[in-house]
Amino acid sequence: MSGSVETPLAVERPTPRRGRPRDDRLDAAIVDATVAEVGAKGWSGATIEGIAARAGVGRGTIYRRWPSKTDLFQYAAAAVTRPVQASDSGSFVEDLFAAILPIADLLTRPELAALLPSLLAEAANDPAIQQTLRAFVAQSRQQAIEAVERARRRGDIVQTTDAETLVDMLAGALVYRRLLLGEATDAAAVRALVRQAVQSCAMPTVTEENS
Amino acid sequence: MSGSVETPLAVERPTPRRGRPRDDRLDAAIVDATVAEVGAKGWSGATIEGIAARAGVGRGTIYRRWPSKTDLFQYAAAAVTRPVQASDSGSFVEDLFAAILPIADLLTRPELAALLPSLLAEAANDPAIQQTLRAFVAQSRQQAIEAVERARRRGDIVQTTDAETLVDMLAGALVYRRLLLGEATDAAAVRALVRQAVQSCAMPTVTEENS
Amino acid sequence: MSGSVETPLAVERPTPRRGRPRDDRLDAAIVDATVAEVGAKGWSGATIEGIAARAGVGRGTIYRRWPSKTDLFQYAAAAVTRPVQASDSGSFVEDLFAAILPIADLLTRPELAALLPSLLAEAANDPAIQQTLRAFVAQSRQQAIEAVERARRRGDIVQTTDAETLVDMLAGALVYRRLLLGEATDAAAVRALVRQAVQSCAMPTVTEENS
Amino acid sequence: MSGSVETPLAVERPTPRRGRPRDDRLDAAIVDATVAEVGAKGWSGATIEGIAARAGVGRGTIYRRWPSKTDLFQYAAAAVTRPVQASDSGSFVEDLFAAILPIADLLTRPELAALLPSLLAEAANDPAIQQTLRAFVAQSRQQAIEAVERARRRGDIVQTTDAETLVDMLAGALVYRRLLLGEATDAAAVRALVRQAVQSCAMPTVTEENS
DNA sequence: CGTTAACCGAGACGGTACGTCGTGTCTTCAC
DNA sequence: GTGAAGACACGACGTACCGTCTCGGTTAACG
Repeated sequence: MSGSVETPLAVERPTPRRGRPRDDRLDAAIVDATVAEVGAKGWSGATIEGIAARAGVGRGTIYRRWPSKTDLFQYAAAAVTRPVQASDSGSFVEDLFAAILPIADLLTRPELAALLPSLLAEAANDPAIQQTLRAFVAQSRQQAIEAVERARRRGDIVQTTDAETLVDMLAGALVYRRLLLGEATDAAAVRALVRQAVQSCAMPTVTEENS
Repeated sequence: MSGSVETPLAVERPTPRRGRPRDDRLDAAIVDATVAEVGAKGWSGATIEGIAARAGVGRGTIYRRWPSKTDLFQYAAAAVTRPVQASDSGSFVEDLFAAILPIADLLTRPELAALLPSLLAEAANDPAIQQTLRAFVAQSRQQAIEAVERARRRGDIVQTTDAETLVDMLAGALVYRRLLLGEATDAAAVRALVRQAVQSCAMPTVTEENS
Repeated sequence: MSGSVETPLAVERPTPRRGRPRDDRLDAAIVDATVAEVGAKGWSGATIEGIAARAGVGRGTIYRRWPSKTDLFQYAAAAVTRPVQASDSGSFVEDLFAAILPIADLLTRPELAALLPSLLAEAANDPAIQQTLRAFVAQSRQQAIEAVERARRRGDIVQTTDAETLVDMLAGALVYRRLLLGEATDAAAVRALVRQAVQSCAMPTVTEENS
Repeated sequence: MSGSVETPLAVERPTPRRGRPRDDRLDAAIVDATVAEVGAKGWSGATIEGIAARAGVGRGTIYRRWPSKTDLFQYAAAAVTRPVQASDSGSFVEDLFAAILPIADLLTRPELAALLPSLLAEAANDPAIQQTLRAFVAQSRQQAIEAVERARRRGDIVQTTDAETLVDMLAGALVYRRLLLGEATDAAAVRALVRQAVQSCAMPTVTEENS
């Protein structure tokens, strides 16, 4: 379980003064086991018993931390969809690449890619999971949009460019290839994708140089 | 039950001369009920009992046709992801629009859009469902790619355009908005999307006229 | 199917003028198959499908004759518990023996003995079956009682003898040995049983001769 | 739950230290409910769901203790057919009466009498149930036989008396009346029955006194 | 001799019980 | 109080049976 996920506190517990303290390492172990189990068997195929066995804990230990299977999943999903930091290198292509890369990363890292289909499915019927997913997506999307806006203000691209549409096409291509075509997109392919997309909005001179 | 789905034969039964024949209307009713139930409650939330009640049949009638809940879902998924016919209007934008529209349609029609998240989730763990999904996606994608290729041969767009990437961005934007942002994309928005994407590959003069 | 049971008409059918007539041989085949199936697997273990297969008929052919599994069983039970004719040889012991023998026979004939436990069990919860059973038992019991009464009127036995109790003890011993001890009682044993029972009511001189 | 049945351990569980212990009161509640349900509806009419509801437990709690409906019934049958202790009052008639009474009791106590027909039916097809039944019957029968043998050794009855036959007639009369005639036999009737039977073996002087 | 109608085998159909298994709660002992 | 273990109520799954129905095909009696 090397790629252990950094976990915030599962449940608010103000100051547990008396008795045996809770073993915080188990939180991470459970979340890791959840990601692995759901990735391997899907959400409906995964069982609490299986997650507990994978984490080496009892079922009660899981229920003490999260009220239900859904809550555990939601928490695990939030743990793997961690915010990404924006960058501003001055180069439009580099900025856009840096903004899109985290999305590609989410779709590429094995444990996350495995979780995503179940995450989408549950989000469709569970408002809490939907909210978790939306928050992450909106955050990464907003960073990419701002990178495009900065470029437009700098005059790197034509003024008619719709930043939202551009970003949706880029991120969408990644999602589409991953979920519907079953193909991974590595960093080089992401760069090629960004370059092609930039044609649609780059200034004429830049376009000629690229061709 | 107006939007009834056209159903191929559920199970290969060459010509069962003896005994009471199966009621083919029940096949359609069960598939419709499955799509509705899974759309409403998700795959894990749906129950065979609920599907049977919705279709007005007994549980045994479902199990006689499909060995398990998973098989039923696979079949229902295949029934809703029916091939679409290509078009060749001569206008590049129109062709591309026509090629992309079925994908948008899949994401927009209520019963299918509701099914898609569960379909993706199950596809990740069930090779048969995955195959069903991939076949449909590859077919619609291929039609769109061919529309772009025709345009390139006619000289409507620059020769360096990568048809696959262009189509993936268009279809991807639709999927991304639907699944991750939770937004529907109507026909007008699809047209706007296509127009913006075309900027990346249109011949210079055309580009100026559009701007 | 050698020991075929003589079957009265299963269902009253006044005068079926038109159409293919019912095959009466199937009635007997079905009843025989029922007795065999219930004897082999018990009432709850037997299935209509199994009975139909054993009789070489379709399930519908059974349901056309008897409305339910219970009705079929009741009919089969009535068919095997056929009335017995009384005898009056003049000798008390012989008369009593002749009156008891049918009861022993019922408990000894393989197909009937196998049916009896299920018959008793169903009789406890089904008034119709109970009535069938009671009628047969009462008939054979009455014949034995009358044999005893004749002997008393002739002065063969003491006047204080309670005929009912005597008969119940004789028949009861047979039932007890068969059902609770699992032992068969052959004709010789029945004769020994009758002889011992007669001691309780025979005239003193007879008793001394026997001892 | 007044007439609660004293239950031995349902399944051999040496000393399960870990985990929540089984609630032994539920064993008794389930057995009681089984006896009641089977008595009311017969074996085939009774359902696990109904037994569980009557006992106020979930179905799983029943299946955790007994692998199948048949096993539960076998266990319940063993629980109600509990050994009886012998008596030796010195009076032959009293001893015999005391030895026969438990058999009459089994046939008279409502919950047991209701169970008996199903018990007999299942015993015919299930060796384990048959063994349970046979053991109980043989035990009570042996006690009665020994009471007769003691009387013969004391000289209370004629030496030619066959103890087994005498007992079989007494017990058989009770069973016959109950199962085949549907009549209950109360204590007074049992006493009358014993007295009449004793005529067959009592010493002449005693016989004259009784008449 | 052709119509007609009931029969027969086969099997689909709605319904229901069985026995298994997973969820979420609880209760025990050990630490 | 925490943790492992497992009992508990509840409910879904997939199987099997019941009693009803609907097919194609057969078989007598009627016209």
